[in-house]
Amino acid sequence: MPVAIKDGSATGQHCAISAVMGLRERKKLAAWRTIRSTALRLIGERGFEAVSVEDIAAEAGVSRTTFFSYFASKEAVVFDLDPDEVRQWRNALENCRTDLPLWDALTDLALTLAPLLAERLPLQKRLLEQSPGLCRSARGACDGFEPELREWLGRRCPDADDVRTALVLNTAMAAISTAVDAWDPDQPVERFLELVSDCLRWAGAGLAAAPS
Amino acid sequence: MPVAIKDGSATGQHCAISAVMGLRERKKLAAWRTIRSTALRLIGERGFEAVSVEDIAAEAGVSRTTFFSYFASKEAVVFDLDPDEVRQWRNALENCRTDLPLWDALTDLALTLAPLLAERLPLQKRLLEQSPGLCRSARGACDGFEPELREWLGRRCPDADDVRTALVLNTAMAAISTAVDAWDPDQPVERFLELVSDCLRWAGAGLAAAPS
DNA sequence: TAAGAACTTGTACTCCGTTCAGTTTTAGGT
DNA sequence: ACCTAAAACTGAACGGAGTACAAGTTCTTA
Repeated sequence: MPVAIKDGSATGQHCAISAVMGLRERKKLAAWRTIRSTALRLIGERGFEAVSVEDIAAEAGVSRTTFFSYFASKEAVVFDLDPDEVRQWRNALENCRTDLPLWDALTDLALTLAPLLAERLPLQKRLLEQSPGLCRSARGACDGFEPELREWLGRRCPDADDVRTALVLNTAMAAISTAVDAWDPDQPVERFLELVSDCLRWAGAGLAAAPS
Repeated sequence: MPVAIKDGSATGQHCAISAVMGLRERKKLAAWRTIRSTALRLIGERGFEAVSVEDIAAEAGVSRTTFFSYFASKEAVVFDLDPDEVRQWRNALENCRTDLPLWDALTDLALTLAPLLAERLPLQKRLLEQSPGLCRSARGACDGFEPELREWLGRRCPDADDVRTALVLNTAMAAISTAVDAWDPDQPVERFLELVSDCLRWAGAGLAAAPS
């Protein structure tokens, strides 16, 4: 099992793992990032539907077949998480507060991950509104992580009532989703945190006792 | 604007509108239903991905082009609502309780529409689990109706705080979704109503004050 | 019943996603 | 340093989704 180690490789940017990573994996990650950033650039310029997978592959210096060996679909290149990001999400999940009641633990988790989420939002929201075809895959940007969350939840409350547990998770996701929708990327990130916090607090307190 | 009138046409089945409908619209509706039921039959037999649009069109005695003039995509043929059903949804929306607070009105609405929803669920859930490619379009079966719901909500609370209103709607949808997931179509419909009711009540009361 | 609107059809096209056989690149033991 | 096996890349070909369009057919209405 590889261990996180600082790296000063020529690929630059982030990437904390590496020394134990071997040329093979290092190249693979580099290729992944090249393809993805090329894709985001082209799509950002021309719009999602106006860029074909071939365009992306060509511009990234790679074959169409290779593109599909890295990304399961054209949409995936927009929504898939960088391995580094995945590590961060996993970390947050593992270091999660176990002393708090479920809802508060989820809130804490959400606030921890919100800044990370906020980084992806401006681009994704821009793409979403200009390319209706993407609506389906989106659902926040955290949706891709829902399976892992669900598994974590199962580990945390193995004996809990299934329906009720699912409800807690779904409601929390709905709250976060609402905050995502409401946040304008031009506003500061603090505003986003505020929205996430508000939505989770309101939902946690109950929506029945509300104005109107 | 057409008015609902009983009909004894040869197309059989439901269909309450008609006398004021003219041959043109009547044929169109008949074609819609033929295509859709053919599609559901084939897909039910062979699975979603194993049936091509051409198969459906051929079996329904219609051209591929015509199929796409009725349904925007292959997925749409599974999830689109029959015009009759749309009328029922609209009716329920218009006759909605205005004397209750928002959350209770939504709960009432959900319980009114739940039986109608339950009719669609067995087939859709079966298709969903056997065809992973469909997950995206699904989101309950009510998702297709969300825009209208949202508009209704806007009419009802024009002055309300945007975020909070959106949160109420999203949370209610999450609760219903949870009930949909939890319900096994082998169970009686009453059980589904119970689940919807429970989920909405729990979410309405607040999830923070929960076990674990 | 004739003009015109609405609906249907076949054809041709682009693009997504998959398969596969053949080549190049890397890892690791000798 | 070299050889082999595994892994990654590539081009070609294919099937299906979805769109565009021109030509044909069927209903409406005046």
